[in-house]
Amino acid sequence: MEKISHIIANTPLFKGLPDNQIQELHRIILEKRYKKGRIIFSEGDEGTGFYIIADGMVKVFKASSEGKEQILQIFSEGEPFGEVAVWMGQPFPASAQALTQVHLLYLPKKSFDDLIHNNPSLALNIIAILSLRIHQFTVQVENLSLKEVPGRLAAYLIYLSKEQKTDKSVTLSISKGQLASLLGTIPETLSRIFAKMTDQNLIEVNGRTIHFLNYNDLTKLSEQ
Amino acid sequence: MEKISHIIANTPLFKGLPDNQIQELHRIILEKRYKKGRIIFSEGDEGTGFYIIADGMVKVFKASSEGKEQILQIFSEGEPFGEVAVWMGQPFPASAQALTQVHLLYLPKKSFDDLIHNNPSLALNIIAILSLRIHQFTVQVENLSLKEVPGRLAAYLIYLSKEQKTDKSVTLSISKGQLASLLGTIPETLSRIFAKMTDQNLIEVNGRTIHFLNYNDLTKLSEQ
DNA sequence: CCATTGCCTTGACTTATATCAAAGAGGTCT
DNA sequence: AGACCTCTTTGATATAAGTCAAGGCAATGG
Repeated sequence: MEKISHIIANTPLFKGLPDNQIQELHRIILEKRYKKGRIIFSEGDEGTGFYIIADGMVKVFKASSEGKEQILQIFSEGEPFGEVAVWMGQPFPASAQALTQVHLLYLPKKSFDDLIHNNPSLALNIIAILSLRIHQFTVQVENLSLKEVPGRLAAYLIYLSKEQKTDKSVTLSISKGQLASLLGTIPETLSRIFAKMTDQNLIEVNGRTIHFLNYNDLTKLSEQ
Repeated sequence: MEKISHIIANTPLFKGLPDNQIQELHRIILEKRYKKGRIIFSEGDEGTGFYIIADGMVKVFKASSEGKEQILQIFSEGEPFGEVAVWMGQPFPASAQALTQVHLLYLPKKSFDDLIHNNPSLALNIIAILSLRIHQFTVQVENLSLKEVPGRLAAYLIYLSKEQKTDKSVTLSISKGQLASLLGTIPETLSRIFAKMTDQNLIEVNGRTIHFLNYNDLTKLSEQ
């Protein structure tokens, strides 16, 4: 139980909120659990509330009529998602699906509206989160439009290496199929590019672990 | 002079601000003029202030090392740009260039910081603007990743037709070369696709005017 | 322990779009 | 009018990446 308060207090959205308000949130929040693969909400659904991940991973994605999908973001423990639509009173602009079994904290819109009226300082947290998202989107557009798939993959690996604070090897937290969708391509193509980069002695792939053999050239490739 | 106060008061960012504050802003603002083609700021520049367009058009774009560019947004009269970086104290994540001769209102970061401290209500305007941008980015990512160029062009034409409130014909406000960059392609390809869509009796192109011959099929194509 | 299932890889082929090169069209300035 | 821009179009060709089809590998469960 303490864990939940801890997650709430440490989610960027609520950081800095006084303790009694955190407890208040804890009382309001509904816990929801989804099995791997379950849809949490679909594009166009009305936003009646948003989610914070207590445990597991979720992807937010756009699907085309032909069945292809593009992952916009992947969220894991402690991160909020689905908030923008809720704040703006708009339907969700994308869909969300459980990538693993997930444990979510659900905050109904109305409760949140009450909260924000008593806490103007929350607005600054929100602005910070939105700004970060916008920055991420500019990077995603840049990658999709100006880089080829090898460049996108290299950029993603470099990003992981920074996140995991190592230039030796990284571990993917998602399947290669999901990674393909995140990078705007398909599994077959991604597989071939992993093979090519291995040929070129840039990396060595062992399941979900990727060893860097030439970090420098990988960086160059990522900047293409 | 009255025109400038009017622009300030009607820019979404400052909507609802009391009159005396608008006058205060008017005093703080610096007017800047750029010739067509001039760079207003470059990706990586420190954000010391942001801009509102009094007259003309500006594009915000990402450039690749190979010289290709992807337009993120196009702004015209009354719209603010370059704000996100300024609010967050980060360097600009993209570059801005004058598409026409432009007349800009420049608001130094410091003045804006003062303003926001006296006007917590401004935060709500900011949140609304950021949310809109995020929504636009999800659409752009979807278009780039899930649609082919004909679908993107069709979607853009439909978008224009809604903006211009007509299903008969629309007028491009930018050159076809710039449109290509906005749609994530190159002028040659765009030109060929205009030709193909003309062949298929979907549209008729006269310079920057596009007549719709089959709005229904165009809509279908845009949803691909 | 074999069978099923999900995930990943490989191969042959197709296709959308980029590249390179050149020419046409339309303004505008002198 | 002529010359000079810039923007646009057209053609020939190259290439990255998608599609379709099949096989392999590894983990899970009866």
